Amino acid sequence: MAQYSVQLDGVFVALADPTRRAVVGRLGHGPMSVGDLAREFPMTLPSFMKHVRTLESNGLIRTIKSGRVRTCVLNRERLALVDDWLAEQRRIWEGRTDRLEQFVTDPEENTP
Amino acid sequence: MAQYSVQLDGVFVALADPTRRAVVGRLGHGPMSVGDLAREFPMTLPSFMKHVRTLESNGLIRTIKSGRVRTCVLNRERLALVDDWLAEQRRIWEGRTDRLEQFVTDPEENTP
DNA sequence: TCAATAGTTAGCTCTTGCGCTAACTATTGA
DNA sequence: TCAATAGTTAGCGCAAGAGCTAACTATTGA
Repeated sequence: MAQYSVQLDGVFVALADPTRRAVVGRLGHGPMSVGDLAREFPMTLPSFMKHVRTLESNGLIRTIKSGRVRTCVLNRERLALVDDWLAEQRRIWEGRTDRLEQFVTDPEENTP
Repeated sequence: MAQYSVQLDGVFVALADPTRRAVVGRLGHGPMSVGDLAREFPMTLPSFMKHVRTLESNGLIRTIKSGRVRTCVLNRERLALVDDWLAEQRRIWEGRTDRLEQFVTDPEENTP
């Protein structure tokens, strides 16, 4: 459970950067080499590589080096963690008594 | 669309911190004052307040001050942005030809 | 009216994140 | 064999993030 939380944290941190989200989007179309990916972003290769490493170390992608080319593959299962978290939030707020609506309708009631 | 991306970015940044995710979870049960929320986290009130401000400025919660008490309310609609993003990712990878499976099955084929 | 409560502001430290350049290794193909 | 290609490593600078303390304001309730 703590483990789960650490993983979730890594996934959210990885996705908090627009470049990395774009990479995820790009890899949704299929595997791609680091160089081909990098060409689409306005930064140097070493900078881009850091994003690749972040995505990989947080499990969102896997990479395989063959010859001098490193190919990146999306790891879709990892994105499911976000889905799960959202589902849990929904479960929480659907399970509660309807205090939110009460509050919005009549704020006084909740600050006695 | 750029606007959308900026908002999405804020949401992911806000959710990248475990304290802030926990606050979102906590507020799923209903509105709560800053003080009551803060009591559940191992940090000082000023530190905690920064998280509250981050959540608020990124639209994940709203806060209302009444007297000396500031009450926090979850803004569920904002979380839907994450849902939408995930849905788009799914749309992308379902729309593509099945290169991922090919790659996983036979990596050589994709690095000619 | 005055002490306690609830939050706020200012300002500091320390770490991490994101970008860069320069220089390097390893592979490839002519 | 040797130049071009693809990535890697090292190290720097700067900005932002997350925490803290100290001192402050505003409200409340006895």
